Amino acid sequence: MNRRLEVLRAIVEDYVATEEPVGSKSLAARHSLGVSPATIRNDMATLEQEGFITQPHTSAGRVPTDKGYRLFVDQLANVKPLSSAERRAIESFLEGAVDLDDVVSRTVRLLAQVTRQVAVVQYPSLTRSSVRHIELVSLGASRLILVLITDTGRVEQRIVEVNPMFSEDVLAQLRTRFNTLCVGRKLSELPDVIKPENLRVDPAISGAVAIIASTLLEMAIEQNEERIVLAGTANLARLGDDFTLSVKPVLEALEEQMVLLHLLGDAAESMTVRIGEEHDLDSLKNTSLVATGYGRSGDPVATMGILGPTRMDYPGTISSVRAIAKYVGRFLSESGA
Amino acid sequence: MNRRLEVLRAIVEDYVATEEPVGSKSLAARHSLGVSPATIRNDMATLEQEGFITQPHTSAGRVPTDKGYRLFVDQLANVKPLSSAERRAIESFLEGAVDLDDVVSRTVRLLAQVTRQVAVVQYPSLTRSSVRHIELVSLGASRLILVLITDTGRVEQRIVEVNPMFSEDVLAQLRTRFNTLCVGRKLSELPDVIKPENLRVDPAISGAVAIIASTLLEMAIEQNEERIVLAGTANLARLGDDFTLSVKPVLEALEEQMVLLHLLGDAAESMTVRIGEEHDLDSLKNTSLVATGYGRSGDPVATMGILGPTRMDYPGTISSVRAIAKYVGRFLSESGA
DNA sequence: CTTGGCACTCAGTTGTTTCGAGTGCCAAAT
DNA sequence: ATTTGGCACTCGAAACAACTGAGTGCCAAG
Repeated sequence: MNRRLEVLRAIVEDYVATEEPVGSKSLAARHSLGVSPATIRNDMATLEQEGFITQPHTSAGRVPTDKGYRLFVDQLANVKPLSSAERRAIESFLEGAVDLDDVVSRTVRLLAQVTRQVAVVQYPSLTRSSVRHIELVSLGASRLILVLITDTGRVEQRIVEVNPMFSEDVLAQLRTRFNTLCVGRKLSELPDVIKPENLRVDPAISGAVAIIASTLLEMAIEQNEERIVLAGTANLARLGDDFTLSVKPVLEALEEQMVLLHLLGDAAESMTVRIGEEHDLDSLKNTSLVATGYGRSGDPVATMGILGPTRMDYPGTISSVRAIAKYVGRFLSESGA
Repeated sequence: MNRRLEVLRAIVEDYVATEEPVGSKSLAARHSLGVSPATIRNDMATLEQEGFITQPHTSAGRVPTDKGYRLFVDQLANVKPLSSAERRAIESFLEGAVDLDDVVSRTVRLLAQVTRQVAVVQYPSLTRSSVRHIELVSLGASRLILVLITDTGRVEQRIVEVNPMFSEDVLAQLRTRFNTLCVGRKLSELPDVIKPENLRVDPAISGAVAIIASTLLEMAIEQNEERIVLAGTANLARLGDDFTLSVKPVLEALEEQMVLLHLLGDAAESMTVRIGEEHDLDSLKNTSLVATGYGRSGDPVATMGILGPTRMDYPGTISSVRAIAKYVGRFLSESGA
């Protein structure tokens, strides 16, 4: 029945706004549904039987269940366009970012500020980036620094022990060789191109070169190096007191890089909303994730999103996250190529 | 009087351990001070008059004031040597760090874990580092990437617009020129060496070179780029419920990079303990900072420390922070030169 | 200076009562 | 077949009262 859904929407909206279980009477008052509280009670009873709402205790109003939120998000939420003020805020916030670190850290703070939730931004994934340049710099007698620059702007470096050090000439040769082999390739392809037969060098230095090659491969594929940044954890404290109790496990979960990766991992492509029980992790059972991929025009290189209580303003949050992701994507495209 | 101080120490220790105001009777029971509760009450009255302890309410035990903690830290705290288990944990935790980012992020997590407080680690300060290498890489028609590597392992990069792009030859010349000028210099000295008269180049490209030079200077002195990382914010939630109320402002303060810089700024050199009211910021009035500089053998390049409630185990925390700073300093020296 | 004794204070706990928003159900109305 | 008003009922939250006991300050004696 159509009105029942209307009632569900009203419940979700009111509950999100007031943070209190909503009863039939106040519902009828605040939303002009054109029916009496008694009718609403009947609808509520049905909705409860169907598992979309529940009562905290017998003599209280109703609260949406995770299933209720899910229905709301999937079918009832109408998009909330950003105000032009918000739009301008986004643009000005990212303006003047000088490098990738800067872009990412500004983005995550922006997300946290706009949504007033905990924001999570993943650095452009290494495996989905391409090599822009490889640099070898001698650090003296026995060390050199290996720098890998990707087309997404990431710069990774490692110190490599090389004993004895190559001459500058050899170093230049190696630099050229590695760049010729790798530039333009996806990092995930590197294992295919960096092979002994492609690196044919003087046997006297082949050992050292092999070390460089393997370090490079390590950098390219190391899952571990998918970096993630957080902001807005202070927003966790703002949440209702009932929620305060669960702040600790959530914060702990958030400090585990692996958890975050896992969290964002599946959300790679388009807008994803994961609500409460839908999470794998128990400690996130009463939080929701709103995440989306971002990257150069439709080709996502990483994921960003926010984490908040299941009781959140989904329409507003979704459009904020979407807008910011889109804008950052454009920004990367412009400064990237 | 000597016994009075002994009483203060006992109060601090008990209060830190139990989290509850400590009364004269239980004090006499737990510590064999050889005097009766009544005597202790007299001492307590004096200590209270002198402002070292206070009563939450009339019929409660005593709690140390900030001034009390200060006295305790300055005169009464006897060093707590680390257990060999802790020592081993520290060493194994840092082993296998591949680059500076890795060292810093491992350190901050280690600090948080060992002290069970919020840990703060500043990246080796740019202004106190020296230039190890400068790299210029062309990114195509009109952009190049400028990479600055310091002797502390930091790698900073910026995209620079250059129109039209130099030839590879010119680029190589510039690279050599900049490196000759800068390598080995403190970053703080760069403004003195990067001057037009030292960069004499073909007037046709002098404009572009000037842009590169100014970008480099910007990187070298930009206060803003002093990076700081946090860990263990979950530990804030663990703290007493009274403290929970103040979690939000503290977290908010911690998310302000500027606040953190300011916080660590003055603590640059040796071990610093700042207790409660001694902070400038109101939101940190019931937290204490335990921080110390770290770096290559006695020459601090940055600061690290922890932030916790004023009610903390100062002796234990101080020795943990000191040990970790020392170890990281050694680690940087070894992998640095 | 220390100690035991003693009256006093007051936060926290527990128990009781009241209050009211909200419910389910039913019979009447549409 | 649905909607509506009426009504008895439920039960958490808030307000209130009484009790308990750790801890205090003070004083007179050791």
